[in-house]
Amino acid sequence: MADSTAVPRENSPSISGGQLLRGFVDAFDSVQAQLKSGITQAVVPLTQINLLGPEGAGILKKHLEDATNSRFSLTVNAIANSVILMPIGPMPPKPSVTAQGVASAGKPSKGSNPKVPRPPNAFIIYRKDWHARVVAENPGLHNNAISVIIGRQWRAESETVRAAYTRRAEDMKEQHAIANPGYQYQPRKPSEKKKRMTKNKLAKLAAKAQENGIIDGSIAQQTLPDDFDPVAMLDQQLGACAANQPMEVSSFGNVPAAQPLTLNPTTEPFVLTFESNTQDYRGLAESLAEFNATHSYPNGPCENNSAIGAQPIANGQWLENVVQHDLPGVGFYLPDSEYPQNQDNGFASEQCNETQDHDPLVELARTAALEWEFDDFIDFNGEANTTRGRVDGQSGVQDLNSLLTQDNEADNSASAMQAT
DNA sequence: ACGCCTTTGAAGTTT
DNA sequence: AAACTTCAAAGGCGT
Repeated sequence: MADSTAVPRENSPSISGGQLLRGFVDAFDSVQAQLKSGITQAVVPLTQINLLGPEGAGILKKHLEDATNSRFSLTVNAIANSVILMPIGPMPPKPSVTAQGVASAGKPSKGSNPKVPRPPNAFIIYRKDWHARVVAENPGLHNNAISVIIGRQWRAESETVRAAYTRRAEDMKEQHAIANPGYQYQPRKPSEKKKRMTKNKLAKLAAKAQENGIIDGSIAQQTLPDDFDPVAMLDQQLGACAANQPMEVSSFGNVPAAQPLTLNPTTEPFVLTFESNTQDYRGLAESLAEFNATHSYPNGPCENNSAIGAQPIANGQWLENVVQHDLPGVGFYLPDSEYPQNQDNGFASEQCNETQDHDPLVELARTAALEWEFDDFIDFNGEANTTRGRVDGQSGVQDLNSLLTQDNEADNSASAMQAT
């Protein structure tokens, strides 16, 4: 059952102020370095975000927004086990600082070349953002295999992430239209498309097609139309044939194991609870209530509008609604009673490293438990209230800020705070 | 030097 | 209207 009443934590959090401070500075430095290098999004490992907790992640986002004068979204990528900080909408022009950092799309001054490339679609932007990372993780991997990996990752991505990229694509299309007035996409006709096809390759294709029963020899004896294009025909038919075959991605080499965003609904049913005592999050609470109303849970619907009980059956739909830390100060937790793995010690830190055989959503639930620990930690320095799962975002923010200014004394103050 | 390959999606073309 | 085609990015490979 989804009980949201106060239950005191048995264990004290295992994070010191020094660790927290260092984690925040490291994460912020990393994000800044990534963005300065021209990448349009910054990726922070989930482990680092776990250290910061929701408030810290919110502060990280806010510092980033202040530094760049742009809004950022903060989303979880379960497959990459990372949190992605991505600008929402176009980056504002900053001529006095880094004009070169603007995306290269639509640059008009390329000599006298009139060719204007198409604006990228959402997936192309996504692929560009992820290409370097996938290459780094899979050295020597062929680009085609990289496309397969990123394509699979894109399909497993939450609707929120894909929508964010769609917005970016729309923004870039608008900028493209402004930079190229009168531009219109003019694809060549198939007959105009250049073909590089040697006799040898054509023979191989024909042999393969005939072997698969796609065409037979009689086709050559038919009266052929003037625009008959055997190469295009073979391309198309072989392509269609290949599309029906299961793709053996593992044959591409060092490809990370597939981690589809699915959970078996019959195993490990749990309730993930969300609460906020801050009025700012009423909209989120309402959306969660809507989510509650349209989904079924093993323990019945949630009666509280400010709480969500989510059964992880729908490909990360709750990931979209809950685990996305778009709002600073939002906390969520996994009650021990609903999470058997936590019952021995009441704390999920040990299990959190065992990522090999677990579904990413389950792992995220564990990190959610970790974050709640952090919330608890924050609250101890503020009001000694701590209704279970209730997060006082404001006091958390203030505490972290004071930690940041206290610098070297953070460790001392942290040990004092850890007293339960 | 430049098309092909591989992915998704937008947009134009053909049926 | 549906089906089909090109082309955006990436970079190694083949011609």
